Amino acid sequence: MHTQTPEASFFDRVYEVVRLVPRGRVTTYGAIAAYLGSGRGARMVGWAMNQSHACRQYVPAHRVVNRQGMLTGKHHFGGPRLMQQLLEGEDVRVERDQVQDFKRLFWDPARELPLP
DNA sequence: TGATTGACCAACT
DNA sequence: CAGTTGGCCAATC
Repeated sequence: MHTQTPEASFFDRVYEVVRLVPRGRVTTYGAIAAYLGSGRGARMVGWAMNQSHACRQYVPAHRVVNRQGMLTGKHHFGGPRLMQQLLEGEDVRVERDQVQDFKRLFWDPARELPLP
């Protein structure tokens, strides 16, 4: 574990951070981008999640939402309902594609993790 | 190898 | 206050 080779791509770092999101908590694309480096665009994090299926390990992509706590990526799961069901399975309430109590459940890697 | 795309975000009109 | 635009940067066409 932590076999972070210097050749690790930006995507691999995104996956590693997402894996660290605790069960029942959520984070955002922008927060991950900011944690990895202020220059990286949040869109890249979204694109990384799109390719997350290529990652050998499990990536809880359903715990990543946009800045408003909205399930913008739900369409990229098995079905438009799967992302919400996965979150509700972790006691995260979702209504109209929005995470309820988002501010309270928000997990900021820059605040919860040591500096990279 | 240039142009396009994208599960975003902030600023601007 | 809602809709549009530009920027971020790697991957894909």
